[in-house]
Amino acid sequence: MASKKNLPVTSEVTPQKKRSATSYDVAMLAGVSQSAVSRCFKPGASVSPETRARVLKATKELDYIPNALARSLITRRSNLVAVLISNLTNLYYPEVLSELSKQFVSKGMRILLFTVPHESDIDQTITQIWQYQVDGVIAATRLSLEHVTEFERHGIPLVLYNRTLAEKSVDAVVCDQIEGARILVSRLAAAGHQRFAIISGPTDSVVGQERTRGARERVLELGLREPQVVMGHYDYQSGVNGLRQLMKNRASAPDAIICGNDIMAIGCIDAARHEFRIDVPKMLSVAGFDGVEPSTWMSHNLTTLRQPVQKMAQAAAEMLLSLIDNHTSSPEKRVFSAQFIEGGTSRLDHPVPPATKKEQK
Amino acid sequence: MASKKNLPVTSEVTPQKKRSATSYDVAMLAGVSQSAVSRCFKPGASVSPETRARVLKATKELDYIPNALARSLITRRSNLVAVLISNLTNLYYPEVLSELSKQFVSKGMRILLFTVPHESDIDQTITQIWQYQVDGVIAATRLSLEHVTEFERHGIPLVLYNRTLAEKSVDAVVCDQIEGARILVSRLAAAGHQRFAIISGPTDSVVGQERTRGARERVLELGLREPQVVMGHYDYQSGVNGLRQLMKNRASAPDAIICGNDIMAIGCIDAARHEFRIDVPKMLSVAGFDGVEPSTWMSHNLTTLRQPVQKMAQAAAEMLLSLIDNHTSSPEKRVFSAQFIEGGTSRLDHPVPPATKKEQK
DNA sequence: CTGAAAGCGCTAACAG
DNA sequence: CTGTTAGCGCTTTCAG
Repeated sequence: MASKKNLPVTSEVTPQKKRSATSYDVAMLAGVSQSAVSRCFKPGASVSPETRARVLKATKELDYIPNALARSLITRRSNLVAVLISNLTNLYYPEVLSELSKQFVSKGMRILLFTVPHESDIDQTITQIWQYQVDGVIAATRLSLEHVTEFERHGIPLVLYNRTLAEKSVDAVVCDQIEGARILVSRLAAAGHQRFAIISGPTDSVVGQERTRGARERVLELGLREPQVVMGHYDYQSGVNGLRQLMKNRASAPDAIICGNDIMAIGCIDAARHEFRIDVPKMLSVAGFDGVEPSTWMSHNLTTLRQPVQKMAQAAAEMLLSLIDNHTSSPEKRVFSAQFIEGGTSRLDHPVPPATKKEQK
Repeated sequence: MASKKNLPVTSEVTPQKKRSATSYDVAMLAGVSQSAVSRCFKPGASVSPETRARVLKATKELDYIPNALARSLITRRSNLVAVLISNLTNLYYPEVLSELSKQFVSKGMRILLFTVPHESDIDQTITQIWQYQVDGVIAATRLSLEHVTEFERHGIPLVLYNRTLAEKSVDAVVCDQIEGARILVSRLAAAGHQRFAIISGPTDSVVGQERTRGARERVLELGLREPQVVMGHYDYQSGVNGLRQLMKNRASAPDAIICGNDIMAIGCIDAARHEFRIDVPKMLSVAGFDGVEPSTWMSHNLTTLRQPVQKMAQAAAEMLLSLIDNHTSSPEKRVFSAQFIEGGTSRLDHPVPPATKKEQK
């Protein structure tokens, strides 16, 4: 019987040339069948100790590593999850990504990263996802109904991170932005603030819209002046510009500014202090959302609503994995509450009686 | 001739059940051979317009997407690159990752993300890399000689990001930390600073060590006092603690502190201002490294050495791709210079004559 | 417990 | 330009 092939048989004349060893080579060397080798790498398989020993020895010798791609082809499990993230420079996302990575790695899955530069690029990005046969997807980007249904059609489990769909129930983990915004306004109002303003996130950010809406509604509920809203883009400069705009008319200047995220709040505070010489929080209260690391720095010590990123990421990973394992599909939404962080950029106690003017302590 | 198989032939009784269409199904429906379908998805292939049209039609109808995994199996190109990153919370890395992602996506490659929680976990992380048959690796983590040679043995192109190996020349893109540190010290010394101190990065960070070494050597070269060095871990708190330690002995307190990165510098400044009531930069100059976004904020406006992250990431991606395409292996190291940012946390002009004491302006 | 055989979905010669 | 024919490296029945 002629040998199956006339391969190089990993001769030692080619020390560092490519073409790594296959299970076949290992089988050859170990004098067992190729399927025996395969079994040695499958957790619950039944292999005799001696066979296993021989295989392991050959494996060492040939530097054999199973080819995950080939395996995926037949098992229909790639152990790959796609993570869709819009903007890693958003400071909030790296934390999420890091946490997700940790979670998935501990479950033996790898992350295929998809950063979406512009919302318009998302379509082709999504096509890429199919190609790689990922087992599931975590999306922290804006997704349209079409996109979501497409995932469904392809039978790919999907969990949205901090996003939901108005038109359809989807698996998602979110943080209750409205609740957070309402708490924030309530606390500020209780401390006597009367003239609210909002530096909002961009219109295409659902999270941002919710924060703005929640805050605005609560302000109105409390019978206070309609808050002035200026739009930002979640970046530092937006906070700076936002304040400038709000300060154009000094007469109606706000005494409390709610910003769509921490970074804008920081920009706003910096502009207030360095450009307008406004004392925060004495003359002006500023608050943000997210609780990113810089918000905790002494220089800012921001009043904010911290999102439980770790818990949320963990929940997202859990949900996705359970979806992957048992394709049960009754969408679940897990809602977390943000944690109110008092910080030091808002006056929260000692409401000053509006009628009286007291300056001394 | 009996038909090749008795497949479900994508009957319409299973609307959203799994098992997506294969090139075979498409071929069937289009009435062409399976290889014809394959050709339609290969850029430079020769297919008649009508064949292509029929295939495309069938493709649409069946929602066909080529399986990248199966393709990789035979082409030996996965179009996957592994990116190894230690610590996404380092603020500097998200920027790098984002840039790398942009670069690779534009070249049709996807990023498989490997975050390494602890240095000890790196071994198994690396094994994972082999399994996925990545075309190349970008490592922004500490790698031992063994690891690097292992990559070489497996014939996987590797580019180090901001790292090199003492024992061996490797493809790498780095930023000249020593040069940067020397410039920094020179500028500070020229402005009359005499008592330098360093809050260094962790000992296992080569970059950190170089920054410290470069600074220290230059200080000594200039005939100044041996700088006190305290160790940090690249985080905010390390900057705070660092300053506390340096202030223990007020008599020999430094007048210039060089921090291993921006975040520690910010911590240091915040501690100086808020805890010690030290005026930065009037009484104390503080500088950092990296030029991360928060360093540009008005509240800090840090004196720092900005790394050209974009250029570096671009270079790294380029190098890796060229390594992947033509396995030429004469290691190249691309060294970039950091850009000195004056900022406002260091006194850089008006050197105060050391003998005289003047306080008024 | 083990080997043989049949593919997973795709690409790549090779004849027509 | 097109179909046929081999596999890529692995898992998985199915008989022994």
